[in-house]
Amino acid sequence: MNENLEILKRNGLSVTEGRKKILDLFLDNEGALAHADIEKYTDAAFDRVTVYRTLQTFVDKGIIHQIPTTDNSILYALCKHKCEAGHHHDDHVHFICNLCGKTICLDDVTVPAVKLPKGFKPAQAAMVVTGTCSDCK
Amino acid sequence: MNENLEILKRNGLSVTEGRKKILDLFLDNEGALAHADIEKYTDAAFDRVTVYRTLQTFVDKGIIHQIPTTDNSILYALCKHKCEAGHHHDDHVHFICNLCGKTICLDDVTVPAVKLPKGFKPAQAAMVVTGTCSDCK
DNA sequence: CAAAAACTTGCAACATTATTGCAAATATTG
DNA sequence: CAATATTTGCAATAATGTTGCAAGTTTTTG
Repeated sequence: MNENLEILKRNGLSVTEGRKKILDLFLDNEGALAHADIEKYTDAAFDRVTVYRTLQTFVDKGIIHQIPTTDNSILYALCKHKCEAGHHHDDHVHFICNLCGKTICLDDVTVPAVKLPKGFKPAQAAMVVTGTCSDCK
Repeated sequence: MNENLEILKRNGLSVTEGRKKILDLFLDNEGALAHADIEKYTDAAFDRVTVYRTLQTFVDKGIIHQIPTTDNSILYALCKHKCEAGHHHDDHVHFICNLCGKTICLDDVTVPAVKLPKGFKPAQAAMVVTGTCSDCK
């Protein structure tokens, strides 16, 4: 069984062309993708609205997660460690390369715990590191 | 001398109503502000375009910094530790409260260094923690 | 302190990005 | 394979961001 198919079924989603195709993009791509990337790669085979809705569905199901950025865009990346809906194990560091522009999930680098001031209770932590990636060094 | 005036002069910026007002918003506000917040608080006294340009100018001068988010918006916050243009000391942790929605700069909590895989060279690191803030606990 | 120079603002137009309702098409269920 | 449920694409609309330019302000300078 194809991996995309398996993921869709596991999450109780209808199997459609669009979902398979978009999921393949993530599976084939080491880095993270923005909405615009997906439209570009799928060559406008699907309506913009479909892409929005598909991404939202995947986030809801925990198939992909969002990566915070400062440039007014959202990056999406596959959750490698089989997340459940609403309960992401999205605790790894994200790396954005200043040279090639790719965003990479460093799945093996865990976001370190920080000591917060009195009264603050952490629920989740995200970390984005910029610099030069191993391909561009 | 008012603090807003002092900041503008120190950065070699013309002193205008808009800049003083927007800077005051940041000075009066513990948390971070989005473009939309500023339009709301200034009660449309200034054109949208002016707000965009003012924020951009402040970022360029290092007066405010951007905070990464996953919701397709940019948050801005004052740089407490007098940043120079293009050289931010923006190495503190940001906290977003799930209850009141505020974003707070934890100026005293430094982003910890992480060990990256071979070949990755870090330049800057950002960290966003979500949870419950000291007011909402 | 007034005129010149430099800079900032607002407007208008435009571009991009995101959201919603609904009918048609597709997928799943039994 | 028909009935049901879900998904898609289209159209319309909204929200967000950008640019050029003339008019208005601020700063500089003599």
